[in-house]
Amino acid sequence: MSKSNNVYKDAYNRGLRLLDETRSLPSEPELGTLLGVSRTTVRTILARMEETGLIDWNKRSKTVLREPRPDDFFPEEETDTLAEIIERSFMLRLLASGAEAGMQINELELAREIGVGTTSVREFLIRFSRFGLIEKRRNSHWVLKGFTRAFALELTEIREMFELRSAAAFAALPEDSPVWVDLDRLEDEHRLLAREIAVRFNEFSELDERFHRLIHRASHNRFIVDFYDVIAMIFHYHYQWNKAQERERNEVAVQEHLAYIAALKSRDLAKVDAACRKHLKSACHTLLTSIPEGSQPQRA
Amino acid sequence: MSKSNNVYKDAYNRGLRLLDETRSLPSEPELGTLLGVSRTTVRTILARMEETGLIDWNKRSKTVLREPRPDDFFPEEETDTLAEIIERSFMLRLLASGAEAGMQINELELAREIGVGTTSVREFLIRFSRFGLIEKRRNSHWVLKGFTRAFALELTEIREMFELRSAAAFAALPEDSPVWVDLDRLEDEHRLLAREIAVRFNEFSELDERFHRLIHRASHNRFIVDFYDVIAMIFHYHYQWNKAQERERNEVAVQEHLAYIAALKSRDLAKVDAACRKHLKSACHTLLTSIPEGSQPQRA
DNA sequence: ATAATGTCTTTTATCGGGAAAAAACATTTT
DNA sequence: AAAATGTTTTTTCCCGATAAAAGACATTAT
Repeated sequence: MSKSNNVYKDAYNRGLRLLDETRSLPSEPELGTLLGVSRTTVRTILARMEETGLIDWNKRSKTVLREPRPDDFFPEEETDTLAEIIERSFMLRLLASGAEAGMQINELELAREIGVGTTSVREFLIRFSRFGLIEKRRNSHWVLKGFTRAFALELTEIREMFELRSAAAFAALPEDSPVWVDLDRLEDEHRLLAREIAVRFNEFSELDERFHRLIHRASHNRFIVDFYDVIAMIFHYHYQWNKAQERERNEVAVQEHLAYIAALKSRDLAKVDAACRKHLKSACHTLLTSIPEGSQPQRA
Repeated sequence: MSKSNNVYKDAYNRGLRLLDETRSLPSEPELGTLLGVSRTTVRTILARMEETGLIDWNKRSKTVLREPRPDDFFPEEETDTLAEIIERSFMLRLLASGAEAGMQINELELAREIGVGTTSVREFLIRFSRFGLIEKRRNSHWVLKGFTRAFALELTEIREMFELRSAAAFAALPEDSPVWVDLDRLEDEHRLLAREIAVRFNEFSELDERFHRLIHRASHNRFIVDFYDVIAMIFHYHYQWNKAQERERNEVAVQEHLAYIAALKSRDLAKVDAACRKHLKSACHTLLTSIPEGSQPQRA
């Protein structure tokens, strides 16, 4: 079967949302930029839209004929990339079952279980290895290092180093830097979320990532910026996994962010340092509570 | 052709060196541990050794019949892993020709040029991406970020953070920790090298890596330890590329290492900090001199 | 002449297959 | 019975092939 057409399906679904906004669609290159795909894919999309009677397509004219119905959309699960599918399966295994540290990972078994080729699994494992949770034995299998306390502490140590430095760099940015506008906008979003925290608490995770990424970017260091991928991945699954006191935790975190933002705006380095440390400390604490006590650091 | 038998060839060559030491060889499992390969490979090796009249092999008895000759060895280039071959080709391209930042990398072209399959090139690029020199455009090509001044500075920034912290952790290690013995041994090697620097200056690079890795290990943080891979890779190619004043540079570095070692032994954190900073500063300076002035940081 | 569309080519993503190497199991030797 | 050797199975590594997607070139419309 070679390659799935998830790029097309995902772009098609997003394309459907453009239909009810205007009575006719823009040019092919424009649609390409809008959807983030090549013109080849745009044309495949348009062809199907015509086929299903959504639009009338003749060269430059692309007239919308009707509103898209729910059944016009491709099912969500068909729009995921293979990498996403594999990652989800893998993380489920890692977090759910008794994934002991030291356990060996079998490419073939994983591939069969998920129903994909070994190449994709191999590529995933290589990409995933930078998160520090698995390790390769030279021309042999992969070894699971486990989502342990030690891991969480090591991750936090680096995160603190990087974020303190980034935050300091952020606070030192000139008045006219565009980041202050971004920060203001984020502050507003935080206030809004704080007000409606009772019902919208699950929206925090996304806001959290945007906020921290903005700060890390101020470091102007690719290694710091890239390291946030590790944190984001861990917290992404952590949020999905540990739902205990989610509302309370997020409520606290939002307030910490607001204090952190205020500190940044004050440009007082001592305040920034304190606010950052405080927030990271509670983030680390939350992370630690979701790790089973049994997971102890292993010896090499 | 599928998979090359470089593991066997490399282990065979190393196995030849065991022949002149003893009149008979140990058991198969023992040989496996010694050479770091499976028993399957050991048996392939023994089979060939018998075939070429090097040993007489009958079950447990493996008697050495003659000393290995130069032509018994497999050629060096056949013992490299594909990953090594690809990395070398790629780095040569990156450092040699006008590898402009922003240039796009073509998997197919690279594979054809090196004479390997695309899968291996893809896997290499994924592994290599963590060094921060290339970047992937979602379902499209890779982009070269370039070996620029900005890269060297960002690398150095992280290196300094990590090494200062590791060095401090090192100095705080208890008297009976085995690292002090390792450090003593390294100090001896440094003194020896210092005495014969005129002829052995090219042996410094290997000693340098061992020294810094020892220090980084004291951090007990996988992200810090793993980051040294980035530094090691960069300096490995840097040493091969920039031969200007190699002797002088290494002579200075050896002395800096000795001062650094003395500081660690004194356990005086201020001294450690100063010695570490001084050494890293000159290492960074050396690295910068090998980067062409034209390579300026690019805007996204 | 610029920017779109139409068509063709190249590259990426993924699979299945096969040889090398590892690992597991069975049998023999000390 | 512990550890080696002999044999078989499984897994990893890597290639070539193919569909999806991107990109390049040619043509047409404003």
